Amino acid sequence: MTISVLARAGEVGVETVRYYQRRGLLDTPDRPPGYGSGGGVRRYGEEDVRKLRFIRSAQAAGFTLEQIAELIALDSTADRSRARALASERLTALDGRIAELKRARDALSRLADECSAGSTGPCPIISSFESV
Amino acid sequence: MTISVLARAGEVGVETVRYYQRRGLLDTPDRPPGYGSGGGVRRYGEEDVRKLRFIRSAQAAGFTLEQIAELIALDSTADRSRARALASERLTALDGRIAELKRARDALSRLADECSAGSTGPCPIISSFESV
DNA sequence: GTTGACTCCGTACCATGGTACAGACGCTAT
DNA sequence: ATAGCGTCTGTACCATGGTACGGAGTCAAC
Repeated sequence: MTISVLARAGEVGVETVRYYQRRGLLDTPDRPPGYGSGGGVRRYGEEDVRKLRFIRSAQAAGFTLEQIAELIALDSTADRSRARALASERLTALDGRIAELKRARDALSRLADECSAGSTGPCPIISSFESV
Repeated sequence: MTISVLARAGEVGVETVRYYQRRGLLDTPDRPPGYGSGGGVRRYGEEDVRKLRFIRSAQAAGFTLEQIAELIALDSTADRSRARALASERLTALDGRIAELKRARDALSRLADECSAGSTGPCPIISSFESV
């Protein structure tokens, strides 16, 4: 698999793959012996696709790329307590964030209601968030 | 109220208030006539505190500063349909994001479980997200 | 054996949302 | 009237997560 195939499989751009390599999230395989200077084209495997997909999921969970790099490194070690710590810390943050988004959701839905109810004058945009 | 009092009331830094002014989210009141060049110190009111708090809430709801600027402008107009459109568009995005965070939450909680269950070998960090 | 698509590498640039000065001036208490 | 804290303005810098590009090399197909 070349880098562009890997990128398509992970639904990211080629430049993003290279960026993740620079950040240490993905390996940079050796270039096979080539005829000119530097060698041939690097090849990637399913493992790289799995990692790439993991990166997207972990980002969606709110991990930073730095934390994701650590998680990937941790994946092949036996440091269970560190993995647990990262997971439960993020779990707490995630619960808070979910609650916050739900409050915001309610405020927005109230606003949308109030905005469609009457038909004259401004909607109370600013005040509709006052309880959030 | 001076800018630092306003900033404290909104739980942001003074520089952040100025930044919001540059971005057009907050008004920059006139400097009162002063003795030297440029005049005296600008004063702020409760209205500014309300706006500042609104900005924080709207950010929590995932609006960008640019959208927030529009919302604030809209608050004093009668363009109900635009306000409704912004609200319901964000509502949809918010619902998607909340669902995504819940999936991530479940994956993380599974991971934390699996990581504390056994006690030897690595935790399946990468694979625990495979369904997310 | 050349064309054309892709790769590699380094470096530069971007958007978003701030944060940090420096240097001049304002205000208040002593 | 002067010390000391705050304000004002402009400009520079920061972190995060990418995105773009030039120039050289690779490789497959024709």
